[in-house]
Amino acid sequence: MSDSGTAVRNTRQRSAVSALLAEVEGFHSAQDLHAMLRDRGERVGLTTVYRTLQGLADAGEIDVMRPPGGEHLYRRCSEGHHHHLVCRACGRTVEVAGPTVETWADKVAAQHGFTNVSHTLEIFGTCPTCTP
Amino acid sequence: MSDSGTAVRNTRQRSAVSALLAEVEGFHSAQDLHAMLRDRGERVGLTTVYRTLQGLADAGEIDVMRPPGGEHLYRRCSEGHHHHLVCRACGRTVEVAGPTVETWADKVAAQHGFTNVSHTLEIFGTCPTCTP
DNA sequence: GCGACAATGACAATGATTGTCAAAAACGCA
DNA sequence: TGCGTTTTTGACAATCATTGTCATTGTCGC
Repeated sequence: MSDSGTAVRNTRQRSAVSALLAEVEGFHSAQDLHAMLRDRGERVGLTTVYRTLQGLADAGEIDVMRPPGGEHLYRRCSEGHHHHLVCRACGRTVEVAGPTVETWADKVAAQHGFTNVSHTLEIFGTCPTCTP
Repeated sequence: MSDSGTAVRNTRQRSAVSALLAEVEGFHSAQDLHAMLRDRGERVGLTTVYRTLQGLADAGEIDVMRPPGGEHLYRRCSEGHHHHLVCRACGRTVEVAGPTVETWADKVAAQHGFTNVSHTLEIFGTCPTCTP
C-alpha cells in the first residue's frame, strides 16, 4: 500500500498543477485552479486537475480544507503538520502550529485505544480588518 | 441577527425530527433521518428535514460533522462544546471534551486579533476492536 | 375565531465531484 | 534509440447531496 508497482509518471499536466500551487497563495478550489491554468495557457482537463490534486493530497504535499460552504479548497502548505485560522469575511488564512493540540489529540486517542490517528482542525473567526 | 421578528413556530414535523434525534444514537445523514421518519409513519418532506436540521444546527442543539466521505452527518449531542473521535473502520464515535483545545484555539485566534471565533475538530483513528 | 405570515413539500435546479473509456504520452528495456 | 506496455489524460455523462421555488397549509397572536 506504499510503493508497490504503482509507478507515478511525470507529466506536463502534473508539473503545471504543482508549479501553479507553488506560486499562488491561499486556498483555491479545484475549479479555481483549473481556470488559472487555462489563463496561463496550460491546457489541462478539469478531471485531471481533480485527480492530480487528490494525488498530491494523498502524498501529503498539499492540504485540503472543507469549509462549511461547499467546495474543497487546496493549498500547498509548509512542511509538517499545522492548522488554519480562517477569516469568515475576507477568507484570509493564517497558518498556525499547535503542538499542544497534537499532543492532546494523540493522548485522547490513545486513552481510548485508538491507533493510526490523524485529525483535522480549523478555526473560523473574523479578522481585525473585517471587524467593524 | 439573534432574535428579531423571526418567530419560530412549533410544528409537527419539527417535533418529529427532534424526537427522532433524541432516540437514535450516533450520526445520521439527512437522507437517513428522512427514511427513518417515513418508516415511523411520520410524513415529513426531505426538504423540511434539511431545513429543520439546519435550524437545529444553527441553534446549537445538534452537531454537524463533515466526514471526508461526502454527506453531512447530524447528531443530537450532549450540552456544551466537544469533539469527536471517529473510528475509520467501524465508524464508532466517542465524544471527547477538550478544555485544553478550546483554550488554545481561543488564545491563538486572539493573538491574531480574530473575534467571534469557532472551530471544528475531528480525530480519526482505528479503534481497538478494529485493530488486527 | 380570524387573518397574517411563517412553514411545508413536491419538484426542479444547481453544482461539485466521480466514473467511463478511447486515445495519447511516458517510461523501462532491449 | 526504438518499441511495447501501462499509466494518464480529457471530454462528457452520471451521480448525488443540497438548495431554490412557490403555491398551499398550518400556527399563533390578537
